[in-house]
Amino acid sequence: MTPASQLDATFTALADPTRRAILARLALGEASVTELAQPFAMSQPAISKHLKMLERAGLISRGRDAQRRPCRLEAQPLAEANDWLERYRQLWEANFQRLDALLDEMKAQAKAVTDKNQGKNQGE
Amino acid sequence: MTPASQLDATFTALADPTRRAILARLALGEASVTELAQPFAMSQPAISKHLKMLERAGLISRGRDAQRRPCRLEAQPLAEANDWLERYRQLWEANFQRLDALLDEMKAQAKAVTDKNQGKNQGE
DNA sequence: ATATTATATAACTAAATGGATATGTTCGAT
DNA sequence: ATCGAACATATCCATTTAGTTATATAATAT
Repeated sequence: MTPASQLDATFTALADPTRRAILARLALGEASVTELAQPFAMSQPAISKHLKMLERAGLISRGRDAQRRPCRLEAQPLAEANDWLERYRQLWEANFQRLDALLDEMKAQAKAVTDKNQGKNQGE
Repeated sequence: MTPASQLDATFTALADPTRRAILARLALGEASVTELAQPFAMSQPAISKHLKMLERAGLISRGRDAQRRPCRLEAQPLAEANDWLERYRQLWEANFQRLDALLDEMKAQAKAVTDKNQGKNQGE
């Protein structure tokens, strides 16, 4: 799987609130399909489909315990999604800082104009 | 917009490689629609649709400069997605540590059995 | 006024998603 | 051998997505 398509699959998986809840639950430890389904007002096959998507995306893997198919988190792809966001967060913050700096500059200039026109500082 | 559906929209937006590339480009600063479209082998309306999704998800906003509609990043929803992942990363890592601890324990036990059976330590 | 540039909207298509119900399959229990 | 539990698969449906081409709108340039 190409890195891009891995990210596609990971973010697609994260786009559904049911799947995010399942992942959140699995962050606490393994769970069977029935256990995972229990909180949701949704049929068991619907949950199985979500789990299949999560498995194809590599976000979970499954074992075997009698009839149970315990699911567990696979953290790697999630870490990559996290990395993607982290990598750009720096730039977004830098952008924010530039914007902040610009606003400060505009504000200072406006104030300077006011001061000049009025000959005194009336605050803001 | 509920926090969950904001995350839905954000992760849905991030699930497409074209949109991720657009966001990556915008992390460097504002850009017009044409500029954003230029790297892609895709029609202009296709890009406009991607931008519309990004805008509806609150990930970008648009200004006006003559005929241009410059797009700029809105970092807030991305920060929330980042937070979601960060929040669970801790737990995933904790899981890893538990797994490591378990493996260490099993290995130690296996070694103890070996030692007991053979009366000496042959290493591993 | 008209032509050009930049962008948006409409209408259409194919494929993917998210759900349902119905039916298989697998494995332990009786 | 059969029953029940846990889970998967099949089929169906409505909606969304991602792209297309064709056309409309908005603002500038001539």
